[in-house]
Amino acid sequence: MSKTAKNTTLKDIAQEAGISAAAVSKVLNNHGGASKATQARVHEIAKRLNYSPNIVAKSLKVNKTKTLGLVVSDSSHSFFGAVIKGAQEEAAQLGYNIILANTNRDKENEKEAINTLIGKRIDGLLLASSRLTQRSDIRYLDSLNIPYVFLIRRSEDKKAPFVGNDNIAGSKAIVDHLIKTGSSRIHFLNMDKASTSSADRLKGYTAALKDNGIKYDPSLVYNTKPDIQEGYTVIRNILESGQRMEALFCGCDILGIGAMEAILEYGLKIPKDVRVCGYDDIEFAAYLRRPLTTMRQPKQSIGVKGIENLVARVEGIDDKQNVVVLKSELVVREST
Amino acid sequence: MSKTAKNTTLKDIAQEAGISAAAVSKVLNNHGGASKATQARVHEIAKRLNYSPNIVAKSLKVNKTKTLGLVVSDSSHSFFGAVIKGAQEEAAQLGYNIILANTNRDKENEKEAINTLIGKRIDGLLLASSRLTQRSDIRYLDSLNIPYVFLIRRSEDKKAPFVGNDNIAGSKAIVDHLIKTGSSRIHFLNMDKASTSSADRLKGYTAALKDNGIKYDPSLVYNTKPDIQEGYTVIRNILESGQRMEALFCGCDILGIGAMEAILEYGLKIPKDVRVCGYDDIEFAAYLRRPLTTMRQPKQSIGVKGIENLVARVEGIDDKQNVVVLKSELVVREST
DNA sequence: GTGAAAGCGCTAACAC
DNA sequence: GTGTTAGCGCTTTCAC
Repeated sequence: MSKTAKNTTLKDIAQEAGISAAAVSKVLNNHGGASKATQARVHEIAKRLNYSPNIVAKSLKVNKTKTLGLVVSDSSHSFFGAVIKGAQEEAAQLGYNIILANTNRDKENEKEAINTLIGKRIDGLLLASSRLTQRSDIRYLDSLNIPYVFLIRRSEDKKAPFVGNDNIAGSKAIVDHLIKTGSSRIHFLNMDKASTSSADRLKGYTAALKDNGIKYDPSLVYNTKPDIQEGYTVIRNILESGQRMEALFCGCDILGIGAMEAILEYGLKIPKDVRVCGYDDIEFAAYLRRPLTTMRQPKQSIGVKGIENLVARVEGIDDKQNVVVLKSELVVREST
Repeated sequence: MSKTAKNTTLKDIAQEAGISAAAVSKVLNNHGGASKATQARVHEIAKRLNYSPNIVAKSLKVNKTKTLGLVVSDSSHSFFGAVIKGAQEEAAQLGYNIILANTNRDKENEKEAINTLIGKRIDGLLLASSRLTQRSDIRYLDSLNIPYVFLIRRSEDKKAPFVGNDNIAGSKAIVDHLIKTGSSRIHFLNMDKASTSSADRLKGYTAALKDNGIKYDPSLVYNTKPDIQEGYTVIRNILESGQRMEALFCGCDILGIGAMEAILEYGLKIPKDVRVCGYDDIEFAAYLRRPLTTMRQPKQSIGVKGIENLVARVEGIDDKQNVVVLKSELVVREST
C-alpha cells in the first residue's frame, strides 16, 4: 500500500518532449507556448503518462488554493445537511472544493477550526450559524485577511456579509398565522438567547402580538438549545406545572418535535388542544407524528448563494450584495 | 477586501532572529536546531508576528497534505449527515481535514469527484455508498495510488477495505422479528438492485424465510431508489392493485417513511393491518407518524472507524483490519 | 548542535 | 513565439 509510483510531473513530460517544463505548462494551460506540432506532442505525452497537475504546487505558486472553508455547528443536523449540499455543489460548479468543520456550537472550537483552515490557506470562509457574531469578533475575522460570509445567523454588525432568511418577518408571519386561526395566548420556545437569530425571532413574535393588539407576556417565552430532548423537557415541565397551553411557536423544527412528543404524551391533542409551529421546514417535518406547520427556509439556496457571494469576494468581483435575504414560506400542516 | 497583508513566513522570523529559515523551522517543529535562548527568541517572534505555517508549502515538500477525501452519494441525507460528522471529527482528532464531495448516486460523477480530489493530492479516500463496487472498479481505484476505504456499501471484491454493518445478519434479524411476531407473508421494498447492500439485504430476507420454513415468493420483492416519494409510489401501486399486505420490510428508513404514508393514506392501520420495518434508524425514525421499527446502524461510528482505518493505511500502520463489521441493533417501535 | 544548500512542482517574468 | 530563470515557503540532507 506504500506509494511507490511517482506521479508524472511537468518535468517528465518536458524531458520526453525535449522542451522545457515552463513550455509544457503553457501548452497545458493553453497559453500558447509552442508550435502546433509540439502542442499536440505534449498533449499526447501528458495523456499517455496519465499526467495530473499537482495542485499543491500550483497553489503555492499562485497563492490560491481554490479551497473554501465551511464551518457549521453540527453537520449531522438535517438542516445543515441541506445547506452543506447546496454549498458543496455550487462550489464544485465554480471550481472550488470545500473543507468541512464542525464546532458543536462552541466558540473556542470554532476559532480553532478556523485557524486550522487558515493554515491550509483556504481562499475564503463560510460561517454557518456561527458563534462569532459579536461586534468584537469582526476584528478577529478581519485579521484573517480572507473574505468570509455569514450564513443563516447574521453578525451583530449588520454590514458583515450575510446570506440567510429574514427571521423577523418569518416569525412574525408564523405567529400571525397562529393568531389569525384563533389563539391569543401563544407560548414561544425559542433557541439559545445568545444567537442573533433567536433575537430576531423574538422580535417577530412581539411584533405580531403588537400588530394584533395582544399584550406581550414574557412568562410565555422560554429558551433552550436546539435539541429534541431539550424541547421535550422544557415543554413537559411547563405542562406539569399546570400552565395552560393552547398554542406554541418553536424556534426550530427540532424543538417542535420534542415539544409535540411532550404534549401528546401528556395526553393533549394536537392541534385540537394545543397548536404547534416550528421553523426551518427540515426534510422530515411533513412526516412527523403530527406533520408540522413551519416556516420553510430555502436551505439549499442558502448554501448556493453563500458560495456565490463568497466566491465573488474571493475573485474580487465588485457587484456582489453585502446582505442577501432570501424568502421563507409558511407551510401549514396538521399541527395547527 | 483584497489581500494586501502578506503572511509571515519562516524567512521573516529568521531575519528578525538573525538565523537561517531552516533553523527556525527546526525550532518551531521541536527538532532542536538552536540554543535554548535562540529557541525562546524564535517562539517569541513567531507569536508576535502571528506566524501561521503555510501548510501548502509544507505539503509540497513532504508530499502529504493531511487532507482526506470523503465521497458520499448525498450529504443532505440524514443518514450520511451522521457518518460525515463522525468522520470529520475523528479526522480532526488525528490531524486531518476532510474535503467533501457529492455524487448524487451517479458513477460518472463519482469518478469525476475522485479525480478532482486526486488533483488536490489527498492522502486517502473514503467512499461512502459508492457506485464503484464492481470488481473492475478496483483496478481504477488501485491506479489512484492512494489508500481507500469503502464505507457502508462494500465492494464485490470482499478483500477491499470496508467499514460498515453486516447487512445479511441485520436484515435477517429484522425479518425474523416480523415472522416471530406473527407474519408469514412479508413484502420487501428493497433499494436499487445494483447495490451490494441491497443484495445482502435480500440474502438476509431469504435466509430468514428459509429458517422459518416459509417459501420465498419473488413477487413480494420490489426495488427502488431510496427516496420518500419513490417509496410512497411503489407501495401505493401495490395496494391499489389489490394485493394483500400484512407486513413490509423496507430496505431503508427513507423508503419506510414513504411506504407508511401510502399505507395510512390508503386507509389501513399501522401496525394493526400492516406492520412496517425500516433499516438504518435515522435520527427521526422515532418521531414519525408511526415510530418506525428498524435496524440501528452505528452511523457515527462508521465514520469514525472509517477514518481510523484509512489513516492507519495512509500512515503505513500494519495492524489494521481489512474489513470492519460493526454491530447493528434491532429497535422495536410502534410500527410493528 | 547549528546553519547552508538543495529542491518539492509549478508558473510568471523575462530574455532571446 | 520559445525557452530559460527564478522563486513561492517549507523541510531535509549534509557539512561543519
